[in-house]
Amino acid sequence: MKTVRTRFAPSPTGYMHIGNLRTAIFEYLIAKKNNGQFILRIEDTDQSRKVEGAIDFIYKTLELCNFKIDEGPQNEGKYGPYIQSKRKDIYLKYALELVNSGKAYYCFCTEDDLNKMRKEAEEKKQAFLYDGRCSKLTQKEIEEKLKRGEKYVIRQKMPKDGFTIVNDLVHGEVKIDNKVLDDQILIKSDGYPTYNFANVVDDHLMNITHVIRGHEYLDQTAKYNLLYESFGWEIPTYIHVAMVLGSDGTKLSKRNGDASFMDLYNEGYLPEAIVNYLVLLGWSPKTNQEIFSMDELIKEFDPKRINKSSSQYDVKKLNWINSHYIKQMNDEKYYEFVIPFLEKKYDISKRDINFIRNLVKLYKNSISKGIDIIDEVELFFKDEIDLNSEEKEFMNQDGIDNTISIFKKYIENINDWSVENINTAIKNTKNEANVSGKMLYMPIRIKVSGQMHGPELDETIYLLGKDKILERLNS
RNA sequence: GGCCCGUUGGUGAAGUGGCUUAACACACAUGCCUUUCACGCAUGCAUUCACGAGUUCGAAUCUCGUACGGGUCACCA
Repeated sequence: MKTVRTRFAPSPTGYMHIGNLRTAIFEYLIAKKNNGQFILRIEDTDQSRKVEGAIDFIYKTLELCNFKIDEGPQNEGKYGPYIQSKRKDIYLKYALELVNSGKAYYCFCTEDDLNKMRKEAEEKKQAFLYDGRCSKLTQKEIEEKLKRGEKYVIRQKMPKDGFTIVNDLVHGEVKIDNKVLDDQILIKSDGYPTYNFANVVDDHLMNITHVIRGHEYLDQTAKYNLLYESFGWEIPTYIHVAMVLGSDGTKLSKRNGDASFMDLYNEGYLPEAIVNYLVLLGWSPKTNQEIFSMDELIKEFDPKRINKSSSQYDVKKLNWINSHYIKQMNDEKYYEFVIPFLEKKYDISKRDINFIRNLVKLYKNSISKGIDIIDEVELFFKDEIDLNSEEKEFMNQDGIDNTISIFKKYIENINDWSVENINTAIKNTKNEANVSGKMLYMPIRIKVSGQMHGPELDETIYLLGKDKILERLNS
């Protein structure tokens, strides 16, 4: 049996949204499930869209997601190069082979010619199809034009009738009428291949067995199959996956910031959580399991269970999965994860490391992503506390001032600053002020933290420190 | 406009002709726990699978039609 090989083939734009990543995940899982290889190929046949550093960016992203790239531009295997612009000469050879066998032809039409044809089609309200006029050129005419140095492209010659069957693992058989197939360009006038042509040639040359791609390519696949047939090559298994839509049900766009993997990562979503979430978007396992390690995914993934319809990206579920992964971390790992976010806003270089450790631990169960820590710990870093109207109203009730001043007295008397002694102070306040429950804890909480909600009061007071507490009790 | 794909709750979805009075999870609501929020726990949340016909003893599941949504029709990928 043939070794399973899949490929992730992005354009080097320096940006990866969630939909692209999900495709990569599916490709990776199919390869690894079958003990196969996962290949990275850079599709940069459009020279105008190249972005510097994009390849590093792609490697970084895949590395963060813990994907092992078996072959790619930075770790070439025996099918290189893995960057299409470096393979330029290969494609022309194959295109000419097709010309010789009558499956493709030179076309000398200029952009103006084409625009004219396109306009006519538009007026007739028809889909634009190149009329194939250059396929009628005689050998002599072609040679003369070539000799004169006229610019040309090479187009694939489509059959005029019949239909082409496309087999897709999730969609089944799709019949495409050959009449709607355009004599697509294989080689552009700058000598570079088009995406569609380079794709077919490279997938064959690199022995790719499974092609996973967006369902917007489904229509094009007939042309691919015709190409494979013309060459006498084996057609790969196709899997066309539906789109990932934004939370509003519309297409993800670059403007939609949270649709980008890097943006999510920078907000403190863990790559394994993102991968876990994305694999569940458009795919479901046989069981009810929702949290998957990479090894489990490799074991469980079955491409036949990929959904046909598109799905919406839902941050809330991502939050849930991410918080699950955060809770699972051990304290050391969690600390290292959360500190960079803390440092984005607060200068903690002069703070006691144990203070920071305990502080951050207090919130381990309540943050759903790294960046949440910033707002959560604010009360420990700001000097002034502002009360909102609800809090002020609470503090205006009878007896509150009395409770506070009694509490202050006990706090002042603490010599050994410990959680235990703080609790004793609270207990003493309860007895002396003769208040309990909410009327006891809430005034203290609001006075020392400026908030009605927060983590354990004793821990909070302990971490704030005696000086800070007294300062706030006095204000 | 032609062609292609899709349509189960707010979201992800299970379901492949009778074990479905449609799983499970997120979200939401309520209750319990708790000094508060969160965590955790418990309960509730689609009389119905876009709609209409048909096939069948029986349909979310099969067929056809309609509607709606998306995709595609580049010397972009």
